[in-house]
Parts: sequence; C-alpha cells; structure tokens
Amino acid sequence: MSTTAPRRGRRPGSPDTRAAILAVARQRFAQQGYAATSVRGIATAAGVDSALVHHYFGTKEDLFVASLELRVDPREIVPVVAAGGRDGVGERLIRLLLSVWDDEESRLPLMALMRSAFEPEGKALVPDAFGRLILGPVSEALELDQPERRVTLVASQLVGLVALRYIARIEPLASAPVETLVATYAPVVQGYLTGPLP
Amino acid sequence: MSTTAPRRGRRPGSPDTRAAILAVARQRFAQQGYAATSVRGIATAAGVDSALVHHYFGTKEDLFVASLELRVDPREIVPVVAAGGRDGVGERLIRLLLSVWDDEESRLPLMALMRSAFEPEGKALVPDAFGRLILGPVSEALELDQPERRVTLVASQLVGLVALRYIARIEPLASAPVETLVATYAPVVQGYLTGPLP
DNA sequence: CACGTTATTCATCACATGATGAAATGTGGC
DNA sequence: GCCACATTTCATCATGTGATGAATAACGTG
Repeated sequence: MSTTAPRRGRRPGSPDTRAAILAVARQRFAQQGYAATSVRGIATAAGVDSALVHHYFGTKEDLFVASLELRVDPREIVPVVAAGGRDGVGERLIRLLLSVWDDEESRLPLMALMRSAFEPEGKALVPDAFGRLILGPVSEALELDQPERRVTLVASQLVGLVALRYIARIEPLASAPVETLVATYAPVVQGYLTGPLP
Repeated sequence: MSTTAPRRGRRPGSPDTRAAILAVARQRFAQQGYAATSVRGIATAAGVDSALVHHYFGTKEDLFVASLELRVDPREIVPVVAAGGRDGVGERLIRLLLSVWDDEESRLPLMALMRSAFEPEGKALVPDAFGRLILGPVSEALELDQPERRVTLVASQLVGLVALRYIARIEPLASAPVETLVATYAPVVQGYLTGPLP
C-alpha cells in the first residue's frame, strides 16, 4: 500500500509553507508570549519539520521579529487622530485603539508585542516605541503642555483597557460594544490630554 | 590549607536556608515571571544545591505558590476602603493601592501574581480573585449599581497604572509622588464607581 | 557518647529546547 | 532529459530543565 506520508524532500504542488509557518508563529507568540512558545511547537502545528522553520527564518528571535510585522503604519494613523485639533481627540484615540485591536489581522502582532513588553527580555522597547511612534507625535501635533505626563496617563488607561479586554478577557469588558467603551473612556482620555493637571 | 568550601552534608551553625531560598524565589518570580524563572537559578542565587529547593518545597509550582503568600489580608483592608461611604472612595482606593505596591514587602508577591496573570497558565485566577476579594466586597459595601461594569472599569485603570509604574517602570509615572497620583487618578476612579454610566 | 533526625550535596534520569549539516525530493530552465 | 536550485526531512549536538535517590555531615536528644 502506497502510504500518503510524505517521506522526504520537496512536496508536490506549491504550498506556501513559509506563510503557513509565519501564521502559526504569529498566533502562538501572541497567545503565549515569546518564552512559552517553542520552535518545535510551531513546526508541528504547521505540519512541518522544525528545521524548516530555521531554514526560512533563521533563529527563533528572527522568527519572532518577523511575526511582529505590524499591519498598522504609525505615520498613517497619527494624522487621523491629530486632525481635528484638541476637541474630540480622546474619542478618536479610543476609537482607533479599539478598531485596531478588534481586527484580528492587526491584533496578533500587537498582542505579541504587549506580551513581550512584560517579559524580561524586550523590556523598555515596546512602551518606548509605542510612546514615541503614536502618542508622542499626537501630543506634538496638538501642542500639549507637559506631554510626557499626559501621554503616560493616557497610556496607563489604554494599557489597562487592552490588558483586561483583549489579553485577560474579563467580562463584561471583553464583550462590551465599541460605542459603550468610547462613551465611557473618551472623557477620561480627553481629560488626561487636555484637562488641568494637579 | 583548609578551604572554606562546604563539601557535603549539613553546614555548621543554623542558617535559615529555607527562608533564603524563599526570598530569592519571591524576587525572581516577581521580576521574571513563572516560566522564565528556573529552580536551578534560584538555588544558585541562594548559594545552595537545587535538590535542596525540592527538598524544602517540593515541585516548582509548590515553590511558586509558597512565594505568593500575601502580606495583605483582603478582609482587613476592605473595610478601610469602604468605610466612609461613597464620598472619597476613589481616593481611598488609589491610596491603598499605592501604599501596598510601594512597600517592597507586599510588592513582590503582587508582581508575581500580576505577571502570572498574563502568562498562559494561571489565566483567570488572578483577576477573578482580585475582583472577588477586593473590588467585589467594596462595591457591595457601597451598594453600587451595575457593580460588574464599575468594578471592571476601575480595574482597567488600576491595572494600567500598576503595569506602567511598577512593572514596565515608565517615567514620569514610575517616580511620580503619591500625592500627585492620588490627585490625578482619584477623580477618574471615583467617576467609574459612582458617576453615571453610558 | 550513641543514635535518630534534619540539612545538604552529588550523581544521575528523562526530557525538551534551539540549532546545524547532510541527504532526499521536487520544480524550472536549457 | 539534464542539471542547478529550492524545499523538505532525518539524524544529531549541546544545553538547560525539573526531579529523584543515595550519600555525607552536623544537630539534638537520650
């Protein structure tokens, strides 16, 4: 009986194995973090030998950064948030955050980034990048006073929201409709950005 | 020359090696999380063979829960926060949170808990416990409406604050004086607890 | 002082991980 | 059809992990 098991070498057809591996990697890194994700696990889930993973992506860390390729270009979204001036910037920020995190395509890399931010390795990389790439430009475009303080306050609320809604999936936050969240958080964020500071 | 290296068996004197191991374990679990912390690493840092760790604490997971032994008794602090009624409960909550997290004694176990909450294993355990042990009783004592929603909102802000100030150590949040933080966050928390909900 | 108990290390297991190099198999151009 | 090349697996290394059991040394009680 000629078994179907592919024994060795190249398989027939032209399956995009590289993309399959990358997809699995994104998933795992996002859901379990860097340390808890193993190259072998990714390989198995992708129906592939672990050596192939190394062949395509090099080291595990290389694969990680490859899986982080963001779907969101900061230079593209910052103007959208900033346009319109100080009024309503809180709402636009929240709305943008939710739309990005509610889209699976862009969520996975963000989750991986978020997770890695709290693991011992990458440390300051993520918050720093986030602050400089998004919140920094926004605050600059709006000409806020004490931008560092305001940006950090906003970040503290947004990080908490993301952590509970998307990472820990706490109810009723996880299932709350976007409009409710916007209505709830927009005033707070707006206050952090443009209100008086003690 | 009689070297000082202890070769085998029990060492002279009565050093509390068990406590030393536990201290190191608390530190490591808090700073690196469960997965990234190794029994051998703890043993080495405590100047001890790894077998001794197992001798005292059993499995690695046992050691972990042993290191979580909280310094804070919820039943003790909840009345303090709730006493005084709705007015000023936001400020009392923030003040309590900061005092607990600014004390190294109580911070380490909390950090370990927090970290484990975002690793794949413990999952819902921590937020659930936190909500039920602290925020739940508080909201009940205050007779709030829609307690789940309000409690989650508060948690989202507090988790973000803790994540940035104590875990990621983002400035200027990390070095901000307590009074400033109280003044900044108390109104928001108060609003989440007692203000109108959309 | 003898003896059981406790504290401590050594040697070792079984296993999982990341990584590499050689071999096998298909695809495409000439 | 042949040959360079890309794709895929196998076999293997070195390392690190959690864990166990036997051996040794100090302590405490009789």
